[in-house]
Amino acid sequence: MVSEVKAQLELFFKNWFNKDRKPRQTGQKGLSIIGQRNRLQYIILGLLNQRSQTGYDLTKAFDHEIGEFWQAQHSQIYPMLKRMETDGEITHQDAVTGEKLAKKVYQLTHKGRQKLEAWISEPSPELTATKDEFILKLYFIRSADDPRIPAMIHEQVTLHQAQLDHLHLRMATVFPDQAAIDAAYGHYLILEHAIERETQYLAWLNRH
Amino acid sequence: MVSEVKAQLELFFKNWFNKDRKPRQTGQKGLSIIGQRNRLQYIILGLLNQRSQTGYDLTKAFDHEIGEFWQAQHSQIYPMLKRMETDGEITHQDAVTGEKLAKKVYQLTHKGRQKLEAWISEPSPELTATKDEFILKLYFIRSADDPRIPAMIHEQVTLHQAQLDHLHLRMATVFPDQAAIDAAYGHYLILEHAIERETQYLAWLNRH
DNA sequence: CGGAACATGTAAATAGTTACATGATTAC
DNA sequence: GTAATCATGTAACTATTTACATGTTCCG
Repeated sequence: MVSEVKAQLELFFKNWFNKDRKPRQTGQKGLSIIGQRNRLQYIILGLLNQRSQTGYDLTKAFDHEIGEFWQAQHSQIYPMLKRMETDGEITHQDAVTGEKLAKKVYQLTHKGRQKLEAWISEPSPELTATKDEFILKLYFIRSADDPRIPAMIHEQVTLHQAQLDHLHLRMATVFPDQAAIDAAYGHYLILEHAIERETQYLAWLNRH
Repeated sequence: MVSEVKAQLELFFKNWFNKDRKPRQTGQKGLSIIGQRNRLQYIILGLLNQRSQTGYDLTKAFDHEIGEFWQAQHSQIYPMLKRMETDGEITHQDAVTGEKLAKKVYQLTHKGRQKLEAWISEPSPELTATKDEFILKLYFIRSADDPRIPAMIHEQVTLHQAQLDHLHLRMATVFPDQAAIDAAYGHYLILEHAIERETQYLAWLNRH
């Protein structure tokens, strides 16, 4: 019975799942060009579409704005910017802060904007696994009355409560009124979503 | 934001946080030995602690049992098993299915079991970002009345409803009574958690 | 006898993390 | 003047994915 539904699901997703996978070039001299999905480039495109900014600014965005839903370090971002500029999706202007602190302000090209729109318009049929180390540890503790469980739960409550407090504070700060919400609706949505997710997580924790 | 909370928590978990990170060997001939966390090995230890099994069995476990919270392909698992055996954390017996289909049944060593217990007992202070491509796309659509939104939401409702149905079915199948729950409490917990997570996600989707 | 599932590996690439490195500016 | 933050990069590694590769067993 389980396998039936699983088969159903696989049928449902299969069309999307192997979607824009590039076929490996066999034979000949050229090395095979395959690829993981490289979602980072699209996220960078999306961020640059909101406003032109530097690699440093982008790095911060992965902490503040969208850190709940994607993360990247500057050591991944700078090379990616270079690559995207080579590919003609973005360009940059040199700017200077103060007397001589050089920085590069990146912006979308027409090609980049098209690529972003294409990405947004294509389906998102992937349920990415949420890598949750704590949940896995619980899973490996088979017994319901293992003496370690209370302390582990309590640690997670502290962690997620801190996170939730932080999110609430940000919501109140960034979106004090309807006008602010309308001005950055996408940001509002993901913040709301993050808050509800943490709230549910905490409720579940507190029940155990 | 995640890093802000992490900074807070580093105060609490200072001793643990950078725990078993090997210092880079500077100078001399030796190449530097650093490392990411390698959680996969712990998960394999946890799975093998439940019962001895083959790499193939482990691969399936990442689909069925714990796929919501971690994923790994067989091409990652087989080399890891080899490495863990070299490290003395697991051993294997050769077995044969039918006439000559060779397989390797892995099991924990004492060292492996100790390593597993140590991992479970140490804190889990990391809030891993949930990589959600759909949420990011919503974020990049700044306008609340972009014409693409309804179809995007509908697609996600279909996706998450299918997932939720599947989880409910698995819950009913695997845990028909309290005895079954007691026998695999950890499994019950993570299934319950996954169901609640999907339920909340769907509720949020349906509100928009 | 044919296709799905069992079973195990390697090859080749990309993705992502941690550390190394350097220098300028701002705010106290 | 000093510490935090601004700003950009590279080096070296580990993690993860996709594809290549092969053979067996079970079930209908």
